Amino acid sequence: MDISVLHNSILFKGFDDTEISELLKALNAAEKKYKKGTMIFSSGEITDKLCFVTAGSVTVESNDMWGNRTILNLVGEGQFFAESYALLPDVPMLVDVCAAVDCTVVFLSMKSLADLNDTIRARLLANLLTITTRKNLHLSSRSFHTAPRQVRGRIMAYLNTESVQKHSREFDIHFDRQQLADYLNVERSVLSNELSKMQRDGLIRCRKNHFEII
Amino acid sequence: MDISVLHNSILFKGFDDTEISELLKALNAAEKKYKKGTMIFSSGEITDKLCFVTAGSVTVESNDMWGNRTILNLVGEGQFFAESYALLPDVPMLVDVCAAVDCTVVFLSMKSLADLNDTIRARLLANLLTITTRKNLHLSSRSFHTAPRQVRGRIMAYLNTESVQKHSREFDIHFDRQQLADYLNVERSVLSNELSKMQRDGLIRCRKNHFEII
DNA sequence: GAAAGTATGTTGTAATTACAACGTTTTGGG
DNA sequence: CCCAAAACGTTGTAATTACAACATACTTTC
Repeated sequence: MDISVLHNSILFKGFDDTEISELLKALNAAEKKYKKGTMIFSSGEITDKLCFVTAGSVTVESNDMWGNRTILNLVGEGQFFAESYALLPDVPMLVDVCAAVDCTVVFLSMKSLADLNDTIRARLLANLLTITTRKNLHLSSRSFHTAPRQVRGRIMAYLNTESVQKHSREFDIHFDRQQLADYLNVERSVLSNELSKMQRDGLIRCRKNHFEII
Repeated sequence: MDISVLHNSILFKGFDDTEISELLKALNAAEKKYKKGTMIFSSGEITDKLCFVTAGSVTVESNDMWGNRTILNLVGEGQFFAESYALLPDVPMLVDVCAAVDCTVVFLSMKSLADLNDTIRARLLANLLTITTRKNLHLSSRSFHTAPRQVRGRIMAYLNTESVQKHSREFDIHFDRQQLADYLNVERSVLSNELSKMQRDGLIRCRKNHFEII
């Protein structure tokens, strides 16, 4: 098994090669290869496996009963999936996971966490906690930014957060228009239009990625 | 300090009274009372304190530069706030927290986590991880359910999840119409209307909280 | 520095949603 | 059982958004 990818992951941050090897053994690490298109998990399943993509990529998707398919996430090399389900072993998966291309996945048993010695376990849990907390903050922010019904409200919510984060009324954002539109769940053209109106109304000034709140 | 409320919290699940007392000391637990309307945290601040409401309630709110106030969360007795910020000590708060009524808050230093013995620390981290992971799943679901631009899409996304969770095409939901509308971020009347149309189109059958996917 | 490609801004129309107003059904006391 | 209150469904209109089509500006490459 190629542990170099694992070594650079946030999960094993602070662990050296020897410790990682021991951890892999203790967590019953199992490597498995999948052909493109193969289903790795399907909704309704229960798992305690934290999954790590060591090669290729997988899609997390929702396939509903009316035949609609929505890709929720593309998980590439060095990234995880199914963390939430692994850590909440009583919750059935609400999504499907498929191999986007030929890929290799390492499965780590979270049930086996209990068998680890307390020091190692605490360090691993701390890393996991950082990962989930960061994701949490991210999801909360987006939820807040997309909560207003109108485009202007969403823009203002977003810009205010950026301004607080950057400690300034003037700042650059890392989204281009299309990305910002997708993030705020609005049309790109409508977003551009509303930004223009907001400038005319004297609320903001902006040019490309640079914004100023007035 | 009244630890009975703390004792019943998810954070201290599995800990007995003695352990909780020791933990409180180790985490530099500090109790503080606030008059209604007082600001407890304001956006931009940094904190490593996990905050627990032992009496009264607080509001987590966003107050933007244009004077808009949005209440994001009402945190009552026995509940936490600022967990994410406490666990990510480099991230400045993006929200304000105010005393909704006269209240008492216990602050626990997460920086002091490192000083705990490994066994206790691992148990506490495991509890924290359960809390954040559960919240995570919840936020992800909502994000998915409100992603479709149209009302019908949101309803279908939501009903599909419920159906998978309940392992059946027929199930009850725990939202009434107004709550479901708020959750999906649509108008109640538009929701009612769309549900009717979906029944006419033969996609679902529903009556009050009971739904059937066809 | 011209050409091609990409990102952004603008506008008009069709489609969707918000909102208010009102009728109907359900629920919970008395 | 009746009444009042709450929850739910329906409808019409005003407001907003989606979408397409096109104009403009900026970037990259040769």
